[in-house]
Amino acid sequence: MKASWALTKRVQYALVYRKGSTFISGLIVMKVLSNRLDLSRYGFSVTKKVGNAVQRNRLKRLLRQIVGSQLLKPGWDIVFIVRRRAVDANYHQLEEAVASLLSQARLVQGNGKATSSKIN
RNA sequence: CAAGUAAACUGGGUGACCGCCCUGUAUUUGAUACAGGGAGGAAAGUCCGAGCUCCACCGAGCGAGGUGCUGGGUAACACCCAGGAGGGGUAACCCUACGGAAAGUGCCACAGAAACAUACCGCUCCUCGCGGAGUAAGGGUGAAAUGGUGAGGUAAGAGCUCACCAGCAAUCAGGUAACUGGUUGGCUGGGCAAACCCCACUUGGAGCAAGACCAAAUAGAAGGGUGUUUGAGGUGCUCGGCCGAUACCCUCGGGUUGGUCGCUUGACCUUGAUGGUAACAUCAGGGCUAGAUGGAUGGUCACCGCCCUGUUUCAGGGCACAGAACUCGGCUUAUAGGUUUACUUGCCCC
RNA sequence: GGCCCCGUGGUGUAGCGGUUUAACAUGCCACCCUGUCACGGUGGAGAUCAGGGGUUCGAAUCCCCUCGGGGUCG
Repeated sequence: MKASWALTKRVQYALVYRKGSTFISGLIVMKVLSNRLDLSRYGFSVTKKVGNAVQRNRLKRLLRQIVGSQLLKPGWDIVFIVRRRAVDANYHQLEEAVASLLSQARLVQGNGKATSSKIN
């Protein structure tokens, strides 16, 4: 279950970085690449420039919560790169940023989070 | 009441909803349901010390480190406890790499006459003077200048003599010891060992990405060097024992990027008793307290608590340092606020 | 997670086995040379020696702690 949505290997990240298309907001940079599978996978990149281990871990937990609650179209590998200003953001600001980036890239399936949360 | 010293503890709480990881049970093997558990005092820095694993193993010497007042504690330590000495503070109390400079070598810039063996200006005597002799009181240089103060003494002076203090040696007493106190003696002759070094004690090397197993995959008769009782290689070097032969080392090329164990019962936590000034030890009872693998321990909302700002109906903002990765014992560093205990000094009242 | 290395002008490096001058190259600025630029020549500025503490009469150098940067592993 877990392996279905997680990007694990460094090679996968490098492929998305090199060939993927980019969407930018003030808090997050998103890179997307088609993987030709019937599911979508995602991962997070939080560098040491962002903050100490506590702050980085908190951001990864928040993003995992947010992205897990969105209903994604299948067939894409997505990498979220956290920018330094995101340390001061709260949950709602990050949620807004992720939602707008996903809609820009047209990766959201259907309409409404009610169905998604019901399935999960 | 104010200022301070030392030690110990804590480091937001409650509820609702939605999630993550592990263990157990049941259905049964796809997963679901229920129950239980789920970050810290520093988890950090990786500065020391150990356990554990591999280097096949054992011994001796050399080399290279580490520690450094004394006694004790400990698995061990550079840690802790107690004591001594020196220094700081009115005091409570705090700090200290605190062995050896008559084993040897080296260094001590500039200034100064002189920096480890000496006399520049001086002072006194002989002497017209030049010069010679005695001396180290005073001046000056320096971080440091040949014990300090006072009295006697003298040509002038000087431990030359005496008293006290500091220091050295011997001896006596106390103490396990570091050391302290007394007596006597001769009266003394610099610093640096976090410079080399000497002395005492001590250290083999690497690290859980150690290491063991299962499964999968591919291409080694590839090239070079060394060697088979004339002995390669065997984790600093040398020697000895021992092991030892399609063996070892280097280069080039190829495959895999999965899983299981190690992985949490341990020098463990806690309560009581006993011994000890204490660190700590022993005995008896009770307890099980995180184990991830792109890496769990979270999110939203409401109320309460604390702090700040406006102002006192209330409103807004904030709530330290920081996240386990084989496991322990320490050290060091970061840390908003709060609580408790003991003690010191000052002021006021009785 | 473990184990190592480094930190000196803007940049890249030296630094005497402690005491006196922090040196060199390049870059920067000014002047000379040239009709102009470059090259060349002359002069000058520019360093909390990563930060703090200790040893010492004296520390870039010796010792300890902290900070920052980099490398490596089956």
